[in-house]
Amino acid sequence: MVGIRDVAKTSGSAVATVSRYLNGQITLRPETKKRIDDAIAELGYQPNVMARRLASGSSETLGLMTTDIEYPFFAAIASAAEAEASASGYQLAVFNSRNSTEKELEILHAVERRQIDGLIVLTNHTDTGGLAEQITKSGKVVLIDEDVSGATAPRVFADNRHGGRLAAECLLRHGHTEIAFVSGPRGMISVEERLAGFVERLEEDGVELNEALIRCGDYSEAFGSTTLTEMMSAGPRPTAVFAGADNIAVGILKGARSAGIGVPDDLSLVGFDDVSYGELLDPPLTTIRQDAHAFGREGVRALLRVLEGGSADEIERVRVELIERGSVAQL
Amino acid sequence: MVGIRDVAKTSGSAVATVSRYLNGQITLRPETKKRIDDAIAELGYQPNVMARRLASGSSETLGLMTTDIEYPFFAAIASAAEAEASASGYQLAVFNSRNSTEKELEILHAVERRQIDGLIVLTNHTDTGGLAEQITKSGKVVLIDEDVSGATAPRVFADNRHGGRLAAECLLRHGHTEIAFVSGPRGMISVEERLAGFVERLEEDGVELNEALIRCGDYSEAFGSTTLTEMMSAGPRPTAVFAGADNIAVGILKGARSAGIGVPDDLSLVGFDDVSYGELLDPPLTTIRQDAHAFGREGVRALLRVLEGGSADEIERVRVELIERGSVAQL
DNA sequence: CTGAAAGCGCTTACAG
DNA sequence: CTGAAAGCGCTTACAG
Repeated sequence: MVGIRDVAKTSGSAVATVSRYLNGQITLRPETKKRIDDAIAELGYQPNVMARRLASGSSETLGLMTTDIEYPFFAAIASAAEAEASASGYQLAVFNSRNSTEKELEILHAVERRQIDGLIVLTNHTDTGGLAEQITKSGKVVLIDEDVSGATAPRVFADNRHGGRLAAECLLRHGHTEIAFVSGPRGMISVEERLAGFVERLEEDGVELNEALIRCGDYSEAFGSTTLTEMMSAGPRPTAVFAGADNIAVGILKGARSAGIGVPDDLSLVGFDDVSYGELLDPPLTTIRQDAHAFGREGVRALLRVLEGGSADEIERVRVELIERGSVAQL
Repeated sequence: MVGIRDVAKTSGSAVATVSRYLNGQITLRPETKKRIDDAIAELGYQPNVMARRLASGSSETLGLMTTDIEYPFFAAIASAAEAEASASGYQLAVFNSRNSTEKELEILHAVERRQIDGLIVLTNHTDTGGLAEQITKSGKVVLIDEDVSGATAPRVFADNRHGGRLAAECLLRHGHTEIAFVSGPRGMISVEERLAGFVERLEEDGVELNEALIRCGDYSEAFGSTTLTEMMSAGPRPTAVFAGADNIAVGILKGARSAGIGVPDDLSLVGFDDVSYGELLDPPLTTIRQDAHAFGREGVRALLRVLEGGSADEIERVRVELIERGSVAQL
């Protein structure tokens, strides 16, 4: 193994000089620089990253925890997070929690063990048993997309309330007043805020959301599918649905297809997220776009800021917008 | 900072004992075990992973390089790779090459710098300028999905030839003989093998593939779209297309839609990959499924094997299967 | 099992 | 800039 002392020896300079030069903490005069560069080339020296990490106290690694990186929205976040981390000299390690609190706690432990410098956390449930304490204690976490209530950490959320308003506006504009809201579990910030904005905008036009048409279950295709079937067989029947996520919307689409209900002719549909395949659906899905890349990018930036001692109670909002395609029809 | 020597001191045992106990290299008698466990709990000791890594010479990290982890097929690979790595005590770092050879070489360098123990490489081009040498030199790489010719490394590929045969069989069974092949660049193993199997099966039924209907460009939606438009305006017109990837198939679908060509009524279509949204398309896409999870899982296993000194010229094939949905019609 | 210590290969004060 | 060295917190022979 050729180490930094070998470079120092053959270049005739000090270990400290070589180290500082390689880390850009010093500017050498040309001759010294050349001697060191030559020695590095001659010896084929490669700095040992692990040694640097131990000595400097940084793992040069950031973590990203999602339920499963395979989901398109999370994959897009990971891609942007990797780019941003890499631009700042960090590598990105990904962790799948499979929506298990136990696994989440285990992943959070990686911070304490110095396996990663900090962690971007994306949870998908309200029952957080101990998560909040761990997060606050570590001080090296940022929360994105969903909240862990009670935790002290910077947050990057979508502008959910505005998204709810946009969905309501679109449906109202097309003449709908009998509207269902199908979404994930009550208590999640994405559900509550979107619903609040939705109701708020509806009420501005004097439209009341029927309690029986608020269906909160979980963020899954299956839930969308079964809920649609239920809703269309028992009254009151809506003329439009606002789905809290595109995968729920897909479930609704499938359920409608098998029930012989035409979208958008018999039922209008607005989703949330704007996953990549939304425009390929039949009909192409009208939806509220969240900028997944912004979550990844801003998540990493917020994490880097808090690691440098920045404030932990920032809350940033990622903008949303209405993408009109073909799943909403005039009533 | 509480270190292992503090645990040794308060538990009244030796540093070596604590270390070996924590790493499971030793079984202690109950009293000793309890004293150490108590000390760890009392002090809130957390082993410093970076120190362990330096001393033991393993970064406990595996890398996965794709052009962009955001693509569904790669995201699925990453998910399975993370699960498999995690089960073996490794973390998974992801790297996006953006299809740049320069970036690929930089990522490969992480192995030399001991930043990662090994790397799973997924490239997407034939021009490999220097990649093969780097890979062979490192000896800590496995190639998945696509080849880097000339490199010495274990490989995990799809059974592309068989996939080509399955596609041909499906189309022949539906009476098609004027068939186009639209795929990525010539020279890529996925293209050549799929084409070879396709042609082979066609010829078994006495069907000749028209040279003018072999269109190799790149693995993109745009290429599928423009190629379809070209092909349908100039003769000879095919009655079916075998697309080398689902994203190309999506491009063909879009192109057909805007040209007023009905799929499958006017044109049958078979894809390759089976990305998650294939069944949501209109019509649902008939395709050759590659098991993305198998790539991730087997890639990690092959990497772990080669890191333990295993042979570097294994080549493993991931099975493929025909998924019949709605994009192929009887002629 | 214990105890004392070398070693992993860096970074970083420190005195010059 | 140099030189010599402590320190990061582990693992791992080694002698007992």
